[in-house]
Amino acid sequence: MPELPEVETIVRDLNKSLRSKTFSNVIVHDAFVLRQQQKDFIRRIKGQAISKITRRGKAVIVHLASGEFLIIQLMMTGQLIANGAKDLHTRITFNFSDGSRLLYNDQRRFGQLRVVAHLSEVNHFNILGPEPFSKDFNPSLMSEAFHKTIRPIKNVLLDHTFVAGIGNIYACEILFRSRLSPRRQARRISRTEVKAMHRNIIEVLEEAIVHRGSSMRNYRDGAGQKGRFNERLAVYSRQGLPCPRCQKPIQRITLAGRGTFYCGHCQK
DNA sequence: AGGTCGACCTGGCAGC
DNA sequence: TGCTGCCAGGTCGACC
Repeated sequence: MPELPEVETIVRDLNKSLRSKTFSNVIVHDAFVLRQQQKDFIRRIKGQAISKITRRGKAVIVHLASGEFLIIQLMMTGQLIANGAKDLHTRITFNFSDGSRLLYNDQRRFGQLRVVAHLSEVNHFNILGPEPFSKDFNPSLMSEAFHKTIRPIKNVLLDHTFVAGIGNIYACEILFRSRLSPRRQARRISRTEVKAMHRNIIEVLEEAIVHRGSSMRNYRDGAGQKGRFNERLAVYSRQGLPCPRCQKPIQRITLAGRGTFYCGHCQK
């Protein structure tokens, strides 16, 4: 799925195009993506105005005038596209009273949608770590977490109870920028390296947001456009290509069951 | 208890 | 052309 920068881009787009619109109708083309009864889902959305749209980790939160929340977890291939053309992967069509609409597309159907009265009903939110841009996420918290584990640093970065929103692409890019091997044990990272890594996490995510995210296969922004940050990726999905820093070929290994890309020469 | 791995789905692509 | 196997941005639960 979209990781934090992609979801942030979608949320900013949708806030511009959808805020204060009212849902006139909801058409469920494929109830598989719902995490509650279809009738209940539709009843709680229909007639509601959108007060705002926010993000927590990689989840989109649509705040309804009723005080309830429409939670959308895009997972790997979910898309939220305003005024797009319906295709065979369109699972839900949200119509608005002004005649516009929002499509939920999802090729692999991993995504999940539900309406809740309280965010704590979504268990994922209860175990989710701090937002990377928040004050709660800082070098001392990182050091403390790193010290308690024997896992490789890549696995810790991907652990959403440690920090929210970082997925496979940005974990690889953050480690490249920090010159750290993805296999390095988290507890073996020095205080100085932790501080630099904290800066790099913020930097990489912010830059990716500026470039509207990375489009590999499926990611599209709220208007259905691709992001541009994938053109700037240093290592992700670039095995065999020269490292932008030292020109040695980028390697691919598997860590935490995921493809992991790094430069064995300048990441130690 | 911490950590790893497969399952959940669909489809694109490389290789034969 | 057509088949097989591998790969894909996330998350959860079973298992070691």
